[in-house]
Amino acid sequence: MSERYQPGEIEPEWQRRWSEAKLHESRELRDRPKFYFLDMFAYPSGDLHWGHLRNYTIGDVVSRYQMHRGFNVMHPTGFDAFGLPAENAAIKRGIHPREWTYKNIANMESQFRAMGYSYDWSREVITCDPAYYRWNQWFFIQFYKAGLAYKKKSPVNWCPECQTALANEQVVNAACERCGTAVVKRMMEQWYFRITDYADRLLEGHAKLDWPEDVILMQRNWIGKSQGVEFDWQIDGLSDTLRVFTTRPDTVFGVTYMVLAPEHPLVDVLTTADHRAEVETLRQVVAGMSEIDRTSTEQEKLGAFTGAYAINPMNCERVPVYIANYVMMEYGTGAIMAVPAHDQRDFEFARKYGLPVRIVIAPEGTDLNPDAMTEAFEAAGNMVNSGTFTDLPSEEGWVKIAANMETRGIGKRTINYRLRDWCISRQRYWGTPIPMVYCDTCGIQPVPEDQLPVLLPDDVKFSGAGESPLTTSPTFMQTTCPQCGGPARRDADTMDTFMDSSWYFLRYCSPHENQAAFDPETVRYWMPVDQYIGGREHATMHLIYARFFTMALHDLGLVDFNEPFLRLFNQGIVTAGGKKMSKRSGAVPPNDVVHKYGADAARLFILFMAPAGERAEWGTDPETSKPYSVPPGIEGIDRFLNRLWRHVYANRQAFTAAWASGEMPASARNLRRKTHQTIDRVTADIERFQFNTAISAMMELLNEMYGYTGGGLHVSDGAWSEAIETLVRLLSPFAPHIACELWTQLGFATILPCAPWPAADPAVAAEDSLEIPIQVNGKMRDKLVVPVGTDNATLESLALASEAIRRTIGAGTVRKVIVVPGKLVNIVIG
RNA sequence: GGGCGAGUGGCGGAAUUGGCAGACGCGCCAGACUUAGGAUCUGGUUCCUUCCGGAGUGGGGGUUCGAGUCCCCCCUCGCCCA
Repeated sequence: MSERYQPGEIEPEWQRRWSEAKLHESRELRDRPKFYFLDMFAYPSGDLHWGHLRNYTIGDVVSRYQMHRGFNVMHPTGFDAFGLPAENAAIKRGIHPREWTYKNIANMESQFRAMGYSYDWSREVITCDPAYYRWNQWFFIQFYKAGLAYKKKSPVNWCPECQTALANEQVVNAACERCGTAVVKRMMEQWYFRITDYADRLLEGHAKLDWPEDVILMQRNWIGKSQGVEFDWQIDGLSDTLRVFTTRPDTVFGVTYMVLAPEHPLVDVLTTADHRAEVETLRQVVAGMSEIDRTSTEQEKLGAFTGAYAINPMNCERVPVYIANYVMMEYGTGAIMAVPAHDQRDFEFARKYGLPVRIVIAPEGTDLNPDAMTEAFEAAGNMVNSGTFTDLPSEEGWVKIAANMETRGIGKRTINYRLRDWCISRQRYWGTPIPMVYCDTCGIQPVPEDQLPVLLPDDVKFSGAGESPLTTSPTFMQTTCPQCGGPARRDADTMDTFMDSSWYFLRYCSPHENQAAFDPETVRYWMPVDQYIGGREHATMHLIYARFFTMALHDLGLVDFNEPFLRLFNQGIVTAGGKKMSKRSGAVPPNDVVHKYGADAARLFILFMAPAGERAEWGTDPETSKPYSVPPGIEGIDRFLNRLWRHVYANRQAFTAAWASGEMPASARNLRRKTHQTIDRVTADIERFQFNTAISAMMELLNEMYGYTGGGLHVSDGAWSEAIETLVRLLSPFAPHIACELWTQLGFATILPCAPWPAADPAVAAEDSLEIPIQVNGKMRDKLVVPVGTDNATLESLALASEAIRRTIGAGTVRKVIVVPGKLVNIVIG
């Protein structure tokens, strides 16, 4: 055994041995319970940074821990390899996106391997590999055949500078994330998946999931289910009817005007000649506004009168019809009834355009004055000015008015969702080509399945402007119709990359399968994922898409479960100078820390910094004002590992695999107690994702061992042997290289990651005496050391007999003595 | 503006159920060893103090024998939705 701890020597050696033993290559073993551990795979941006490493280190501790506990663990990884940055690199530096991506993957793989993670690399999945994306195309076609994929013309986020459509996530503060130009809406033909058909199942499924409450809440809000009523209005002097959606039918008698979305198809029909110019001007202005601006409560309300009037079916009143920026074509029916007294947006609009405000809901016990109101009254109350519904509580009126509309056949109760169908099309190159063909004779045709994959062509120009880059490839665009054999053209768009991450967890089960997307048998064995770990930022995108995708596959008969991820944990973000560490804001790669202190120290440090679920501040170097390349706090971890190494080196002759029991000195008994308490603490801390306190518990045990061996050790000291063996085992999931090395140096022939997790003996862990604080009026004044199980009466009399307590009480009268068994004594004096 | 979360020493953080505030680590101070120390080991380290004690978990109030923890109001920061 080397006298010095040299991570640079032992870490590569152990990584080699694990790999040689195929230790982490999982198989479908029927005799052991399976545990599918998944962490969200990385985008190959160039380097791993500490934000990634936090996630993956947590994951590795959990995986290795479950392996020690006897589970058949699958712990795969791969790369989410399609996406915009590769294309930007191509535009900026003239490198092909594929070349850029694979170069980054090679670099990040070596960074992953240097960390000693227990990944099963034989299952690696890279989504830009045609062997993977071919199945995206296959799924797309299945969805198309099942009516789940459809094409629709709808407004998309359009960047006028880049001349391309952007996904929602590429729009930051209403501007293009690449060039900063304000994003506008533009009508385009795009492919959509019918995720809204699954809105209720996505909501109901939450009950089965052991997920953080806030993620479930975010998904609920994102789906945004609301109960409401749709009903028809006659337009004065026209035969057309106007259908509106409202969540507040109880306020229908307070309608003083109506609003259509500027894009509403009826706008052209009902605008009168003398208002056409005004309406057209507003439509131009609104077309240039982003959705975020339009729906913002801070945005000034803009409107124009169409000249038309509509008839309120409840009271036959004639109200003016406006168009306004704050009504969206995509929400409800694109038309609303405006009730300024009871809706804040309507209120602001009415005040600006001088429209009347009519109170129809009165708060309990007070009257509202429509002229004096400064904001809408949106709460429930009693109905007033509402015909036969007057005096009803508004909740009751809601139901009665809805029923009235239904009986009269002019409306119906409906459920509206905030969730929109999932737009799949991207005007991008570096993604999965959409496997559809357009024939002038036969229309839209899916590519026959035996012709998949539709490969990305190489003869493409990356100009950064214009339509989809694929349109610049003649070899790609021109094809033949699978139906009639005549000339046809391909879809020029590629798929949203969230498609890739919606089923990669299925691919890991049988990554080399080439007859199908996955082998149903192995998927049945491994799925669903037992523990998933990733960032909270994926709550409403990836995690909803993947759940929808799994439900859709279930309905297609491809899998027999609905929920892909049973348990979810969100690790906190890593910040540097308060800002989230990311590629854009000065990400720190692990290389310097690993080079100087080793992977084990890097792993322990990132876990020790903060509780796993909370933000962790990496720190900035005061000299350079940049994030530390090597933070000073890692010294503590390095000292701990060195102390451990030296301790084993100095005392290794005393090790015996046979532990003493029975008679032993008090010091040995105390060490054994600490050992078994540490087992309990570390185990509980892993289970509750508190890795920072698990590490402190191990540090405490080592400190205790330093005290124990202070006077020198005898050969074959059982208590010490038990302590060191236990510590090495507990450390194994956290710092596997040093743990494996020390395990071997202690003389064990087995390979540590296969060894069972230690079990605490409650009798050994139990304290035999307790320190009981004695308070006077809630302030600690003395302490008693008593045997465990001392009864309350004894505690009380011992407390009252204490010198310090008698002095504190002085001339006061003891009013009450509270004895909490095993905890404390509180003497109340007056 | 609404929802969720957080605020504890010089710093990162600890405190299963309302029961000794500050575990563990960084930094700092002292001692030991040493030709030497940016190594190692040992001890100390919330603040104030007249050394008796007093104050103290963002601020203010409350419940309780007892509050970092529970309740109400306010301030600050983060995330999500607007």
